[in-house]
Formats: sequence, structure tokens, C-alpha cells
Amino acid sequence: MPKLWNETIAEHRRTVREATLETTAALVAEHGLASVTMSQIAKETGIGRATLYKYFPDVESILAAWHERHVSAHLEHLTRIREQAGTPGERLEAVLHAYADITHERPQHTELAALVHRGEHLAHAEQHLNALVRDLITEAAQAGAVRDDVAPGELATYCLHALGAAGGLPSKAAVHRLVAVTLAGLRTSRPAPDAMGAAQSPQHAATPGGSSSIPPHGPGRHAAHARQSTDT
Amino acid sequence: MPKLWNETIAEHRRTVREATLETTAALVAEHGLASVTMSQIAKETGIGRATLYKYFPDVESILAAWHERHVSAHLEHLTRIREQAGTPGERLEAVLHAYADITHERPQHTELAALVHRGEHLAHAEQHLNALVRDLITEAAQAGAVRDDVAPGELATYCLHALGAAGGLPSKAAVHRLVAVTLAGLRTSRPAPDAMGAAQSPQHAATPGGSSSIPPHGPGRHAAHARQSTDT
DNA sequence: CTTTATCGAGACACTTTGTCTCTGTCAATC
DNA sequence: GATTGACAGAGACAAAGTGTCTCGATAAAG
Repeated sequence: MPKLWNETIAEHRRTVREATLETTAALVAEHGLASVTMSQIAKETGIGRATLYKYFPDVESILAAWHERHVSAHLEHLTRIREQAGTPGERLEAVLHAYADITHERPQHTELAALVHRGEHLAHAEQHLNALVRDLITEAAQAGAVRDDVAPGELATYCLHALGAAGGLPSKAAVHRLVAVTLAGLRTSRPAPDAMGAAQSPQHAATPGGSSSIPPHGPGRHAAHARQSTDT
Repeated sequence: MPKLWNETIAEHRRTVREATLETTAALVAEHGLASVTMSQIAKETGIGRATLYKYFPDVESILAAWHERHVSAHLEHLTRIREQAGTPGERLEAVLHAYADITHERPQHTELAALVHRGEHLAHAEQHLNALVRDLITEAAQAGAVRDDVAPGELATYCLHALGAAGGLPSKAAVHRLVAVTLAGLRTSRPAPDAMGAAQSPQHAATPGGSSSIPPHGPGRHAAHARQSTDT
């Protein structure tokens, strides 16, 4: 029974917490999500089961903490990428690509999220992630690189869900294609003068022949913008 | 203890199965996913717990069966929509819209899928769903309404994931916008500088009667097509 | 050095699980 | 119509997990 004792109590608690998360991650990777129990985690970590209950109330909160920690790390990573120079469009693309890579390498997180989100509506870090992408999209939209007929928040949700598909893709090349497709959905809608648009969606106002192809932030927003969502 | 007896044994088993799935659905809706147990399901259904084990080996398979049944129903619905007349692009849009509506009304399924997919790589009905969308995309691509520089299968996965975002949207209007954005990702990619207009969707693809606008297997596929993924 | 807080772990009561086995009933057969 | 085989149904049991309580042991405070 390793004691895991450190100098101060506070430091010790932190150590045990970390070890617990580490162990849990290993167990999840080995036996899958459903088969992870408090008993196993305690035994594997080397602490008493009752002790474990003084750190976490149940398995779900352990998984949530682990998930949160990872998402935070990824968030930090993505934030650094966002800080790099470039046009808003380039930075958005870089961030989305990085996110897709993360999802591709750790598809488990998508599954975990479904479990964790049961309790709370959305994890904090995940909200930050959404906000990060949303702000980038807002910038890019102001620069004219991204459509502005849909609220940035909704576009961010779209991006994160679409890139979630990276978890099931087999190759890096496929991930790259996915990012390209997802970005295509973000682009300023085409004026679509040619025949194709007519054939596709003749009646609905998706491409209402918006006068100038990309009005950056003109005063006269066209009707589509009024339709922009105000809801969450 | 309701007996739930029917004429034949086979019919009876089917009845009990249905009742079990019904009960499980109710329990999930009431207490959430994690708190559903074999004991509760058996008690609520009105059969012995041991009996329940003669129908399903564990909770996960019950949830999987329920999920599968619903997805099958949705699949049928979507198939009917696909059968309706229209250009490939229109039919694709109709199907994707219907799928988004379903996801919007029943966000639970997305969460369930994450749990169920733990065991098997992908449920049967879900594979059919993917295939349905994939075939539609293939048609639309041949008609020139959808990009052909990415494999239809990958585009289908992209669509289904992106439309999964509909589960968290607050309004029908938001769902509509999501579909529009997702479709934008599918459209023939705007070509780069060079031969752009001419190469992509010139005049020929206006409303192709499926004639010969795009040679289905012509020898001269352009470079972009060669980059198409070959992996699953 | 004593006191206090709290960490760790043993223990208990309860629930869930998976299986075994027995009983009663249905249905096919003679 | 009675017998026999098959199978649904449920009681029971062992094993595992859960949540809580309580009791030493040890670090920090007085």
C-alpha cells in the first residue's frame, strides 16, 4: 500500500487526486468506460475505497474531472494556436484543424462527453471551447472570410460537431478533407449567379444574390442577417 | 403480476420484448441513462428479473435494441423522403433536413449512440443511415450538385455529425440554418485560381437530366478526383 | 506536550448482477 | 384426451459494487 505522502496535506491531496485521475484514465483505456468502478479505481490507485469517496463522490465525477482536465489542456493548446499571427480566416482554419486532430487522436472524448453531459448541461471547459471558436468566427466574419447570415455561436456548434466526425476517420488525410469540408460550410455564401444554384435551391433565400459578394460589415445588412438567431 | 400471455409463444415473446423496450424508454426518460438497471426494468415491466435475462443479457443490449428500433423507424421515414421526386440535390436537402429535425426532437439518441457504439463499431441501422446519405451524395455529386473531391462516404459522415448539432439547438429556425450551413460544406468546392469557373460547375450542370453532363467513369477525371480517399 | 482536525481504512447494510434450479403451463404428439 | 417435451417464470444464491459510519493514526495548531 503505497502511502503517497507528501509534505503538506494540501499537496498530498492534490497528488492523490492526480494519481486517481491517472489510474482512471488507464482503466478506461484498458477495459472501456462501463466497466470502471470505484472499487477498481481505489485498488489500482493504491488507496482504500472509502478514502476514494473523500475525493470523488462517484465514478461519473471522476470521469468528468478527467475529461475536464483534458479539455482544458486542449483548450490551452488551441488558444496558443489562435494567438499566432495570420488573418482571422487562417487562424480559424488552424484552430479547427488542430481540434480535428485532437478528436482524431482521442475519439474516446466524444463518447465521454455524452456520459458527462448527462449531469450538467455542458462542461465549463467545453463552453470555453465553444466560445473560443465562436469568437474566432466572429472575427473571421467581420473580415469577410466567414458567412455572417448565421450567428457565430451556431456556427461554432456546427464546427465542433462536424469535426467530431474526425474520431471515426482512418487517416490524417481524411481528417484534412473533413476540415476542408467543414470550412466550406462556413464560407460566405456564394452569390450563385450560375445555373447550379438555381437548380439546387431555387426558391429559398440561401443565396439571394447578395449584391456584393462579401460585405464586410456594411451598414445595410441584408434581410438574411435579420434572420440571425438571437436565441442561445 | 400481469401475465402478458398471447396466443403463440413467439407472439408472446415479441410482446414481452416490446413491453420491455417501452418500459426502458420510459425509465430512461424519467431517471436518465445511468440509473436504469435490469432490476428496475424487470419490476416496472412486470416480469421477474431472471426472466428478463432470458430476453436481454444486459442493460446495454436493451438500450441498443431500443436505439436500433428507433433508428430503423427514422431510416424508413428518411427512405420515404428520399423516394420523392426531385433533383438529387433537392432530395439530399430534404433528407438532411428531415434528419436534422429528428435529431432536434430527440437529442437523447445522440447520447445513446455514444454509449451503444462502445460495444459494436456501429449499429446496423446506423450503417444503413450512413449508406442512405452516402448514396444520395453520390447521386448528387454525379449531377454536379455536390463536390466530388471527397469520397461520398466521408461526406455522409460529415453530414450526420454536423447535423447532430441540431440536438442542442433551441428553435426550428436554428435547425434550418444548420442544415443550410451543412449543405454549404457539401457544395462543389470553389476552385482555386486557375481554371476555376470553367472546371467546376459551368453551364453544363444546370439541371442535368442525368444525361452525359458528368461521365460516370470517364477516363479523364481531373486531378482533384484522384485525390479522393480510398480508405474506409 | 496536548489538542484538534482530518486522512486512511476496516466494516456494515444495501443494491445490483448473473446464474442455477425448480415449478407450472403450453403445445405437440400418440 | 392423456402424455411428454419444451420453455416461460420466478425464487434463491454467490459475488461484486456502493455509500456511509466509525475508529485509529498522523499531521498541524495551541
